[in-house]
Amino acid sequence: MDRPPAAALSTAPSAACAHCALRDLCLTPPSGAPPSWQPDTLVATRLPLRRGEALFQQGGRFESLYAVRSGFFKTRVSSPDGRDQITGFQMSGELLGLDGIGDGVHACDALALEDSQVCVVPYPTLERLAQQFPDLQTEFHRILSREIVRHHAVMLLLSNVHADRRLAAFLLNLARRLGNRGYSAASLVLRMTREEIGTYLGLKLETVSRSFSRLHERGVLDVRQRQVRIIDPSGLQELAGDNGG
Amino acid sequence: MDRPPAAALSTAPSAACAHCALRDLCLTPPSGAPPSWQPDTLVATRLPLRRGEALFQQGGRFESLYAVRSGFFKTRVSSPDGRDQITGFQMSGELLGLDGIGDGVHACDALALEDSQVCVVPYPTLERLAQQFPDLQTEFHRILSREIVRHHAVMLLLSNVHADRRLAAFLLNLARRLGNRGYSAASLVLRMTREEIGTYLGLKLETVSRSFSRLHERGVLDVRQRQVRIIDPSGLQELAGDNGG
DNA sequence: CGGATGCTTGAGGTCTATCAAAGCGAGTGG
DNA sequence: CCACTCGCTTTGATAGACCTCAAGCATCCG
Repeated sequence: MDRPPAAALSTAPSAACAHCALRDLCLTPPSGAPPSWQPDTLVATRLPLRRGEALFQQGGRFESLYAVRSGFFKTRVSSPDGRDQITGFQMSGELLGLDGIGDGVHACDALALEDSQVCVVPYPTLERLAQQFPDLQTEFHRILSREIVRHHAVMLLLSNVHADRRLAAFLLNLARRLGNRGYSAASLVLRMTREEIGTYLGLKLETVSRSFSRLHERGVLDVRQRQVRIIDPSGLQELAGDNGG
Repeated sequence: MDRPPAAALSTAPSAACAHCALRDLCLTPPSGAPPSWQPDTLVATRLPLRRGEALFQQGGRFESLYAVRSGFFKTRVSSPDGRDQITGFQMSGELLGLDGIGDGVHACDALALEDSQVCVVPYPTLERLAQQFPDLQTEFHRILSREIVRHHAVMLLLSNVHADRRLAAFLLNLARRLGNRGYSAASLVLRMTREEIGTYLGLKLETVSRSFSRLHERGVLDVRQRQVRIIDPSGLQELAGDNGG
């Protein structure tokens, strides 16, 4: 570690940046920015995490926002009576930590579902730069607002009465996000267990498993454990009630 | 209407402002603000709405944020297949319109459940002032983040398997918010129908009604149509799984 | 190879949705 | 003032969906 972190970051923006939620914050120099503007103006460092490791924990002090650079995360809130609720799955290019801004304390856990890497954006830095550059401020507000809208879609998902509809909508959402990032939208490898999917969708793991089997029987999916291939996307969409989320 | 709107606003901050989400934005002059700082620097005007009227609609152009000054609202998203999902109920002091910042277009409908009045905060004004005053910017980010955290609590609510738990958690949440605003937290008048509660909680209206009856039989509630009196708050809390939301 | 973890499938019980009917309550018009 | 209407709520019976408990299978890893 002879060279400073900044040197490690000053490499050309990687493919991972191309579809990042922070792209416009990170790569696009705001109007009025000095020519020396670099992505590492925002991203202080990158942080590797091992599968199962916590990026932050409920109640922990909020200091930074995180953009998933590679890997896969889940966020989780625990209620006082011990039940857990998974509030989201985050893949590369998506954000973690926005929940902490409100009270300076994280409102959920963030756990790596596989070996992962995140870009660390110290929040004081972001606030300072947002103050300095109006474009950056505007873009940051948009990001926060989109997170709110995203939750509306999740509520619509959870309001689906039937397990098959919930699962279909969930898979379509996952496939769409993977497709956006250049991966195949038809053939995907689940990074989470049946139980985690169930906790997210408000179903028991057995129900999730049965629902997978039913979707397979109807001929819209091929399922082999965590290997899922979408055979009939429009059929799946019809099942989901067309709300891709 | 001889006098200009600004004059109407320059009255001393009313009781409604005391518990408003925008309180710190609206009433507290940010550091560096001129002594002439007034609440109406942010609030351009106030808008009255009749019961059933829409404050804004899904797909409509986003221009302002709104703080509920009096009355009661619901926000609703419609899925392509015609199902509706109520994403929240907003009472005095709570915010509407944050969903529109992301793409400049509202992502949900906002409907008045009774005759209401809102404070209109033009968004360009807010962005300009946030640019000018760091305190105000910080506070606005907190408000956005808290909205995200609030949605986590709703997901926890929807993940409750049993109808009674969902309803209990819903009522406790409502009572707490009313209590925060100085109203009685024990005796409340519902402003929404059983069907609207059901759409919010992911239940059918008959199930909501039966659940009310069961809570009554257990002796934790008195229910007479929309008049609800909480007899045993701790019993209700126990039923809800202690997640007040 | 053996254990651990996760997945699938089965049977039975419980809860919710659905369909149906009757009971309030507020507002209207005679 | 009363009867009427309309929207909302309550309650009942039935069917269907999900949860629970339980057993067996697959996969991964030391």
